[in-house]
Amino acid sequence: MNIIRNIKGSKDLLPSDVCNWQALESAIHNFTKKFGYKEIRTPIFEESSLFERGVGADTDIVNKEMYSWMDQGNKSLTLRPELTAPVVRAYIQHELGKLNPINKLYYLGPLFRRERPQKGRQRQFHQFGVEVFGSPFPEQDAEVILMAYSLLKSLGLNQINLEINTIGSQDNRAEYISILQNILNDYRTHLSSLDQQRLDKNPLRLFDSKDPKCIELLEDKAPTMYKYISKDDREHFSSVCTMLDALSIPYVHNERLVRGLDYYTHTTFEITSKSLGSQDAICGGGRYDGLVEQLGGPVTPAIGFAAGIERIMLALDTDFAGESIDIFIVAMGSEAIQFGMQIAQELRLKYNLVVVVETLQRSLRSQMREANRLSAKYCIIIGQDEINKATMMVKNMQDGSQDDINKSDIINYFINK
RNA sequence: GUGGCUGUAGCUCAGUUGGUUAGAGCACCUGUUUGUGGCACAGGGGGUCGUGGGUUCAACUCCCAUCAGUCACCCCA
Repeated sequence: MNIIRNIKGSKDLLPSDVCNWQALESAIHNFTKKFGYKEIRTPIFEESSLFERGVGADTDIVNKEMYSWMDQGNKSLTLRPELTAPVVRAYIQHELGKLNPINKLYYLGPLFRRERPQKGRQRQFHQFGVEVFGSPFPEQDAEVILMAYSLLKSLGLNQINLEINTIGSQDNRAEYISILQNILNDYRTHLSSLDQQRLDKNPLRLFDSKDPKCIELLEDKAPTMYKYISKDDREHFSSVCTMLDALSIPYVHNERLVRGLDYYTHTTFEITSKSLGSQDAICGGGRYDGLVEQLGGPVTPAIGFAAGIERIMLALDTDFAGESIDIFIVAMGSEAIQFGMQIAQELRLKYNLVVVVETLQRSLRSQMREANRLSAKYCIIIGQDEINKATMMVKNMQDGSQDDINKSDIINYFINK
């Protein structure tokens, strides 16, 4: 009989992985707390139309990567492929904008996209991200970029690069795209078939092309987006840069940086890591001033980013120390185990200690090995001798010393341990 | 969806031009120590060699298919 395996592109996190994840998660929670950001948790599934309207019906995410199905009520549902649209939905639905002029939120959770797995890419993966609603000002852009950059730095990621750009308003962009298409259409035959498709479907993506001919053509013929950005937007962007300089955040202005999702406007940024392979983007974000309105909410400026937890984990490549235990209770015989469990429970409740009791009825020697394997600080040994004498043996596993303790004194023995 | 590479013990990997009983290290278990961990030594369990077919006297080894993993493309965190 075949065993059932996990779904392609999903992953089991075994206990040795989970201790790394918990360390990263608590680092994220602590970090965002210092900026006064509040966590938001939205459902794993949503109405499909949320993503069609929010992410963009032309994007690959919506077209071919969503896990969607009709439920019994004949409603199309989708496992969330990203979290900005759901957070915006919640922001609108609960009228958070009326509660507060500014909402600074963060999230952490699983997402689903049906892509071919590879390094740094899974079908179920996790993102941590930040969304801020209410501020149109460059200071807010700088704060969000500061958070993204300094969080990754504080985690110990050294080889990271921050690139920023502005892609202007939706109108600027539409104008620029049509100009770009007009110019490049004349050189259509110079492009690979893939890039020709991009030219028709999503011309900005040409700037991501890895084809040298395409790169050269864009260098020679294509004007950069920056020329078509309005004066106000340019001032906004240069204010962001000034703020980043003041905050000593190293960045590169990459005029070719475009974002994949439709909702981005104005400031965009991306953080990459060299130690990652082909999928080198660890964090991506930007402003999306039109999205709240587009999803039926009030006109609201907003900015955010998302960072891939698995990619951070890959780039970190360090093991956080596993947790050791305080006391292992070595018990021989059922009377001893019963008593050991009572003691263990008292120690847990009274001193908040981590206490593990033998439940496998192993030999003393095996139990001691187990205690060592678990890095126990102490063993409490209860055998027939101890039961007869109404005592128990406490062994300090670091120095090997042993004490005979009266049954009634055992709890007090650990008062300062 | 397309292409490259890889599937041998729980893990990391050896396995000769096809040759009879498939190995090592780590991990696990037992013992040396009849009630004491780490170190050392001795022993032990664990594999339908991913799966199915084919070639052959003989397949872990060669061929085909399939599944899985992985890397890359597309796209994205």
